[in-house]
Amino acid sequence: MLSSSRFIVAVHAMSVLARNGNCGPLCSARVAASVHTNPVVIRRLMGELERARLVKSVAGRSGGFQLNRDPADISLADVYFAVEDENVFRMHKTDPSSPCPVAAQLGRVLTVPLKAAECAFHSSLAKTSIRDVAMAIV
Amino acid sequence: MLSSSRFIVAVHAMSVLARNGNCGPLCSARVAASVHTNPVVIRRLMGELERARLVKSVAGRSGGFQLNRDPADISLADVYFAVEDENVFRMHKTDPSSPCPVAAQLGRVLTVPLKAAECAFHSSLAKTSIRDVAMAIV
DNA sequence: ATAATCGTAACTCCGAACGTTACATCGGCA
DNA sequence: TGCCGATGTAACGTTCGGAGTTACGATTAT
Repeated sequence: MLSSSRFIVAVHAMSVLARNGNCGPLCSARVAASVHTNPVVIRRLMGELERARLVKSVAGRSGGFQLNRDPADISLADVYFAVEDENVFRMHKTDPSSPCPVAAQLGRVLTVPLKAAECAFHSSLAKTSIRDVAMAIV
Repeated sequence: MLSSSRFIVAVHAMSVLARNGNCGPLCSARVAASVHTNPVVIRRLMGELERARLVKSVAGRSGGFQLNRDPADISLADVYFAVEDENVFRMHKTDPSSPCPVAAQLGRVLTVPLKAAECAFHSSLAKTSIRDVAMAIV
């Protein structure tokens, strides 16, 4: 499902914020240094995480980012669906008016099993929280 | 996980072969017409499916492809892992020697939950067979 | 006021997938 | 036996999305 490393980067950033605790916001440059990437990349990712209410940004001098919830209440599934495409499978362009019944109906037929696989995936990721991840790091 | 439409295309092609039954091999041009793509793309994909023993190719005149097993014994999981990257998650390049403990240890910490999610995904896809798909098409 | 920080646009770079052409090879069939 | 339709695969161009980078306006603590 993953077409990018955004999920891993997001989990990394969230873990850094979790370990920072309540010591005020952490700026994008700090997070970027740990992730080994560019501050703008972090800010863009944080924008998506903020839209999902997982983090909060503080503007202005000595601003930055902090978690918007208890780390124990943020699951890997929350992070995944905040930064990755909601549809796990990339469908091939179908032609419902195709003379071939397979081409015309495959999309409909696959809907249920693919949705089920996506749900199973989601449920499994939901079992681990950012707190679990942050706590497992020495 | 999915970075391409190869999985859907592969399921499409396998369904076409399943519905063709034992009427001899089906050539790549026929399959490509249904999938609405190029014969070479189909042959490349069939190469991967053949390596996974899911299909059989017949060379020479009047050659083509046919299923190598009972469609009921080929699951969507079989097809998925035959044509997609085995590792569902794309890891960000980690630096085990990083001074930041998160950067140094995240890969290790995430191994178990990510593997679990991949397994859940696999198990769910394994519940549907190519026969199920082919039979659901009028 | 100053300086640090976010938010975001604009651009380049890179890699993967796809489509296409070309051609060597194989093997049933007339 | 020779031909023709098929696979297998290399090579190439195009397209697309993600990542990285620079730049700059807006915001706010000091």
